[in-house]
Amino acid sequence: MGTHETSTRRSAILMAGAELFATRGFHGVSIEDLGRAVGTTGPALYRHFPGKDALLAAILIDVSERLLAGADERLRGSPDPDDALDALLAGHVEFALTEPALITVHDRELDNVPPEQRRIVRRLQRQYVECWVRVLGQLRPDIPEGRLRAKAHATFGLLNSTPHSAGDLALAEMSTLLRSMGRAALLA
Amino acid sequence: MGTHETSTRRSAILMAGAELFATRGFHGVSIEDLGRAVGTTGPALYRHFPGKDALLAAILIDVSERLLAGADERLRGSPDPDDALDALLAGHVEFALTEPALITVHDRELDNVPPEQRRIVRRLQRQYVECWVRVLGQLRPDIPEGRLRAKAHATFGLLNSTPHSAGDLALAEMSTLLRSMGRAALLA
DNA sequence: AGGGGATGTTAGTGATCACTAACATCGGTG
DNA sequence: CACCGATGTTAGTGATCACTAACATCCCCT
Repeated sequence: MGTHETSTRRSAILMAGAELFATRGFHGVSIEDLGRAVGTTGPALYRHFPGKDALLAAILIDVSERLLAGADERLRGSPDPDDALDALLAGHVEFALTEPALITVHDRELDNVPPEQRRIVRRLQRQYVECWVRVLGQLRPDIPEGRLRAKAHATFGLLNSTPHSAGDLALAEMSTLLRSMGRAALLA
Repeated sequence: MGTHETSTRRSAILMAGAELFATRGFHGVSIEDLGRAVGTTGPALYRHFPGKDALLAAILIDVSERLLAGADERLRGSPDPDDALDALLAGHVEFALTEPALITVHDRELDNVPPEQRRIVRRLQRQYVECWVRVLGQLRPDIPEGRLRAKAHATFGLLNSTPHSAGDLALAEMSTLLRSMGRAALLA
C-alpha cells in the first residue's frame, strides 16, 4: 500500500514508541510490537528509522529539545527571577502531566541511545538544568552552584514522579500540588 | 565444584542482580550476565532461583520488606509526629543513598514481577505509604488523605532521584539536602 | 572410606529478536 | 497512462535468550 500520510506515520511511531518504551522498557518492546501499535507489521518501521536505537534517539532528542525550548521561551518572558521560577515549574509540570510517557522514557532510557546521539541529548539536558540553576542562583545567591544543581535534579525527580502515581488526583489539582511542592523544595 | 559458601552465593546473586537490573533494565540483563557477575556461568543461577522472574521478585520483596520494617521501627521510637516525619525522611534517604540500585529497581521493575509476588510487593509498598500518610495526617489534618498520599509519592520521587544524579555532592551533604527538601515539600 | 546432597559445568533446544531481501501496491508526475 | 518513488508485505537469517539435560566435583556425614 502507499496511502500518502507520510510523516503522520513517523510521528505516530514516535508516540507509540514512547508509550511502549515507558511501560515495558526499551528491551521489553519488539519491532513487531511497534509496528502493530501503528497498524502495520514490524519491518515497515525501517522505512522511517534505520533501527530501534535510532527510534529511541529520535524520541529523546525531541523531548529534550522541547523541554529546553520551552524553558528558554518562558524565561524570555519573565525578567523577575521569582516569576521565572514559577514559569519553569509550570512548564515542567505541564509537560509531565500531559506527556507522562515522554518524561518517563526521557529519564530512564538514555543508556540505550547510541553514543553519538546520547551526547546530543546530554548536552540538551545540561542546558535545561542550567536554566534552572541560573534562576535559582538569582533567588538564592547564598547557595553554591553545585548544591543548586543537586536541588534542581531532585526537584525533577519530584515533578517526574507523576507518571508512577497517576490517577489519584485530578489533573489541575495535581498541577498546583506539584508546583507548590517543587517551589518549597527548591527554596528550602 | 562445591565450595560450601551456600547462601553467600544466593545473596551475591541478589546484589549483582539489583546492580545489573538498575543499570540496564530487567530485559537488558541475561542469565549469563548474572552468572558472570558472581563468578559462575549462567545456568548455575537455577540452583538458587527457579528463574529470572523469581530473582527479580526476591529482590523487590526484600527491599519492600526492609523499607516497611525500617519505617515501622522508626515510628515506634518517635511518638511525636514531627520527630516521626524526620525519622521517616532520614530512613528513606539513608536507604536511597546507601543502596541506590535497590531503590532504582524497586520503582522501575515491578511490572516484570510475576503476578502472585507482585501482589505481595504492592501490599508492602501500600503499607509503607500509609506510614507516611498517617504521620502527615497528624501534622496537617487540614489536608485530605488523597492529597497527602500524592504528596508522599511525589516526595519519594524526590528522594529516589539520587541514583540518577549521583556524584555531584558528598554523601552527608546530599543527605541533609534531601531531608530538608523533602520536609519542605511535604509540609508546603 | 565412601555415598549423597549441594552446587557447578558444558552442550544443547526451541523461542524470539533485530534486521534484511524480494517482491507488491499505491499516488503523484512527466 | 506508464513509470517511479514511497511505503508496505511475507519470508527468511543469524544471533541471542531463558531454560533444561546430563554429567562432574566437592564437602559432610555415618
